[in-house]
Amino acid sequence: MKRTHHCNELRPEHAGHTVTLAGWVHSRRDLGGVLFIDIRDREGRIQTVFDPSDLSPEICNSAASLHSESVIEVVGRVRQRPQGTENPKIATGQVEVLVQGFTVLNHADVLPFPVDDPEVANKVNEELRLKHRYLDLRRPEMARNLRLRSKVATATRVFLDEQGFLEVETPTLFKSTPEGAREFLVPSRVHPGQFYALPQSPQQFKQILMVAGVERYFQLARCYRDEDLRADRQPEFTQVDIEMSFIEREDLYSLIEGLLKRVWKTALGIDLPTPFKRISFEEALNRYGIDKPDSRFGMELVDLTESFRASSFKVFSGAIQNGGVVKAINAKGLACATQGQIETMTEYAKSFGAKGLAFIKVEGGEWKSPIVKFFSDAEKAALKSRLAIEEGDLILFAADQWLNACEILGKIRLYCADVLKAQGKLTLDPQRFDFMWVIEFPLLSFDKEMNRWYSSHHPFTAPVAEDIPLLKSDPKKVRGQHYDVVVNGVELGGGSIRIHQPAVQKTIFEEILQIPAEETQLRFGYMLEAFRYGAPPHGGIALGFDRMIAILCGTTSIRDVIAFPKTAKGACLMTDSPSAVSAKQLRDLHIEVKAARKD
RNA sequence: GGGGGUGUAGCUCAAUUGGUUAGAGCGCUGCCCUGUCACGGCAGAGGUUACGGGUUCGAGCCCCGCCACUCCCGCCA
Repeated sequence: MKRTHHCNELRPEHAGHTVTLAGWVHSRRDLGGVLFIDIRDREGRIQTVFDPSDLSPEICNSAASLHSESVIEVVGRVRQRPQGTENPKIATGQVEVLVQGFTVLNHADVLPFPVDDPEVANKVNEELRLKHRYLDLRRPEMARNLRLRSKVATATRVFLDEQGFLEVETPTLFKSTPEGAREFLVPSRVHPGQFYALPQSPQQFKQILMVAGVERYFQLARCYRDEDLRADRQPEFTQVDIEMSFIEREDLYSLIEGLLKRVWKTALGIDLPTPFKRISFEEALNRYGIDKPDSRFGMELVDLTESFRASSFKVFSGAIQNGGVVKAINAKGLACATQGQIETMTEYAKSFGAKGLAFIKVEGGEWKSPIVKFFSDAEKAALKSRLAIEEGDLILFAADQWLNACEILGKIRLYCADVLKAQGKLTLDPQRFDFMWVIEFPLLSFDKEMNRWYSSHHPFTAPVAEDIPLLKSDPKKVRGQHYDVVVNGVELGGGSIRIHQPAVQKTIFEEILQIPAEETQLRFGYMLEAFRYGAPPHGGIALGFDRMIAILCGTTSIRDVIAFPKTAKGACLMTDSPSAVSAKQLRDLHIEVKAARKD
């Protein structure tokens, strides 16, 4: 059984050749006498012809009774199709294979859902697709995603190899480090009552590799986080994990720009313009209300604090007196927003602790709003010019502390864009990719409930050098050497220059983050020790590989680019995991289960 | 943990808003058909309306519970 050609290979120049093809029955057209079977493999498909005048009735009957997706092998002669019967829709449409011999390699039962019709298959319930993932993956769209993922992985490896990087594997049986995401634990049989944890990322190992003198490390690393899932979050996912020694931020920006340029060229044939634009965390919040801006459309936030500082509208002037700001966005053409849509936006505002959402609908030449009667003429004039107000606009306000006001409008801005998209008033070019670096994040954030500082990124992020003196005096002013790469409102990756001096690291752990010395020693002692023996300055980044592939494939769900993804509750519907284990397995692991068995 | 959506034939969806025997297209089965490619024609089978309760003369539809999938918030250093 040896194929001579794949199913997308034959062209008119092959006419006269005798070929052997193998693949799946894509579709069957039985005209009573002559019978056509389109045979498909991963490369494409081709029409085969069963002519009863030169085949036995047994062969014809056997072929006629095949279900879709049966696996067959066909031997036949390639010939040009008769004039007028060419099929321009498929690449092999000029030719067909006149069957001389045929073998059923495997019969297929009737399928649970169609795989040959893209229009229907696209709408099939995802639950069913996941249960029969092997069928789902046969669909051309899914096969294309898998192939593109593989090509991008290879391009990534080739590019980083060219740049002198070593691919180093790090353990997936790691130590529990309770900061950050919840971990998956793995009980140790040999050490009763002790556990490994699956890594949230290879962060600590990659830094140790820098101490080990690797200088340039990368890995397509599997990472695990036991948090609730989303369309763009799976419990296990893949990062392009990178770390380099003797670099500054600029070195990393150009490396990643080069990598993404290569990837986009390989996958889509697109030449990304570089360098990417850069925007500070503060500017991102000020203009877009979010630290991962989608800059493909406007509707930017406008600061109106000075215009309303002395307003008689107390909701605004009061917020300003409390140290807050007044900001607004102009949702162009959305004055037609329904009561329900305004309600949804108000709920967003309330979820950030706002009391309500002030708005103005500009309709029929007037400003329809419960609040506009409180505005002076000067205030109205300021609004009109600052927000470029025109007929049909919807103006939305937030008056709150700076971060809150920005985030409320950031959320609403994205919601308005979705509404405008649904109404056909906003169209985004699917070939457009707005990359940017978001930089100058605050190193620390304050947790009001716990009354202490925590790392915005992670505790190994180096402060911007000139801000180090502020660490103890004014922590919130300290900027971290952290950077995120963002495209079209998606956080594609993030990283930082790391702290490489053990003294600074110890200060961060113990004095700023208030982790007791003994605990620091237990959790990170090996790192602090490693850093005592000559740690080079270093930094790195991790790119969400699944997210990147999803963007390249034009899908919003990373499940579409992972061969065997899990559901929102972390289940694999094909293998039915997670599942119960035997009493003996539990005994070996020294584990007693208290939860009631589910089934 | 919270909120929204979905669940009706193998698949995709209807069912005049509580009213007779739950329909259609595709798929499937049988028959016919020698140039189709969404082949065509005729006939047929196929339903615990996710599941469990309740209200009602009567429930796919209303109420309560529950399960699964999905989207979002929280969470994701």
